[in-house]
Amino acid sequence: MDKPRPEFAFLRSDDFLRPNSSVHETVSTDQKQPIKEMDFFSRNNQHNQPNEQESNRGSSTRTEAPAGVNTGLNLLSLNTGIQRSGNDNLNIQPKTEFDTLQVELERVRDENRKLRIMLEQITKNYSDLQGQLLMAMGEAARLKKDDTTCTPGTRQLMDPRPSGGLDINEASVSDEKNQEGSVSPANTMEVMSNESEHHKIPSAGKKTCFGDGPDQGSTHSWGSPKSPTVLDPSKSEEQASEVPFRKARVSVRARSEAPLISDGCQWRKYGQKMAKGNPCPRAYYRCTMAAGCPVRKQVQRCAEDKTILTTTYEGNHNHPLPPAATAMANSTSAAAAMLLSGSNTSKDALVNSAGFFHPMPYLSTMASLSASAPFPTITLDLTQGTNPMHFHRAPPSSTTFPSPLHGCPQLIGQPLYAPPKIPVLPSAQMGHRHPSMVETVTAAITSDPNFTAALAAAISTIIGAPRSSYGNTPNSHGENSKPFSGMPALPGSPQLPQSCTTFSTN
DNA sequence: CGAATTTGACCGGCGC
DNA sequence: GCGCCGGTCAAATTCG
Repeated sequence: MDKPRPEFAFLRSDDFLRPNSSVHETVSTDQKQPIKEMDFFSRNNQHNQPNEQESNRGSSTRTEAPAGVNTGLNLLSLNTGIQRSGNDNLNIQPKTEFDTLQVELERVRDENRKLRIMLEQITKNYSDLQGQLLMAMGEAARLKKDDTTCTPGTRQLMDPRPSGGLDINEASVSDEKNQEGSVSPANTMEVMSNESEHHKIPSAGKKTCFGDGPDQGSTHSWGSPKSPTVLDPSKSEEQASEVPFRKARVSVRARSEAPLISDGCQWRKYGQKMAKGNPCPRAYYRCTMAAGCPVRKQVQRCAEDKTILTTTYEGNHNHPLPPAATAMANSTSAAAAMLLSGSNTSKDALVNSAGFFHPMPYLSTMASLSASAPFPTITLDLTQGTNPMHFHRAPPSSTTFPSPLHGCPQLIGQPLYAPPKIPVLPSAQMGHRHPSMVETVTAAITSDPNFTAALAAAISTIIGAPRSSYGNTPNSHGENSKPFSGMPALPGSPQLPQSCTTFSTN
């Protein structure tokens, strides 16, 4: 099902920086080339200082960044000008093959340095946005609930630190890059997971609250974000008391002809039932990417429209996610956090969240939230097309808000990868501020799992991969016994080692 | 032959 | 208490 990932091409700095460069004559257009370039870079990290050569020549040889990608960086290009004369440092005649290679090497270094800067910027903006999202949600929740329950949950939501109780993935998210800035995606997910366990939803009923303690060790422990292997005994009691409910669900509706939407994770079917009121059977899957991963999902076609596939996720992954699985993990977890933090949910939450989301152009599809279901469930409806900010009616007991999910074409059952669609930004949708293109790109990235995967792969090559093993990373992670389409978990990427849900299509 | 899927049995929650 | 229903288990079957 998984295809080769030509999207690597999107990460080629060639594509960003010199679309029609003549360097192609000397640089292979092979898909592996970026890795090769990264290799060069990783061996030459020493030049973080500006290179006067390039600053001198930059403006004349500059090529356009991809449409509107104003990262705010000085993305000067790299010499398409291998032919430049008067090299300062390389005061050599670039006539010999060696010299040519050296010049090429220099160029590649610069290119990779800029690419890295750009990626860091994107990552940082991504983190910032994540933080803003959490802040806003936390604030909304707090305003809503400060007269009833628990600020702790809210505060925790806003607290980027890994919370004490949880964390199976603390180790895996320890990458310092994720710590800087505001809330890292990884931590975000952590906090969200944590958050989800702090809020009581009355309608969740006894099934969902407290105390599924005995279940924790059993197969019914799904939904628990804790992994038995890392559970700190000293914290267990505290954790137990902090787990008011753990079965919040995120349901995703998308049009798909395929029987199953590939979402970057590996699933194993363990059951199928005929559900009442629906002629289509409901299939039950559990995540098999890591032993004991509690995440499960249900897949069922809509009775009214069989082209609509409803995938309901439950639980938190207890293992690093492949990049392809993280984009939606972000989105759905944000939705879940919204659900949970706003628990008793209301129009206030809607208004607040909507107001907050407005500047985010990629928040286009709709979500409905229902706390009246056996489990608090948020439904992200991706079948609405791409009508941004379109609010559809929700049942009276539900509330709706723009979902972080973007209705990307992949969700419509298209097997072919298409470049991430950067949302058009009508000014009317922009709210009061004009988001930078970085945000736009970030939006596109977060809305497109494949692109995220490719980006993360590139980042990992630059940042995460040890020098000795730059390039292709053998899947040596113990927790992922099964290789994931060549996309290993990436410690340095904006991936979310733990998420509430994952969703994407391949 | 091992892994994945299928499918009927089983269990627990819930409403009547 | 009984039956319905959702969810899970596990043996049987299929698949690669």
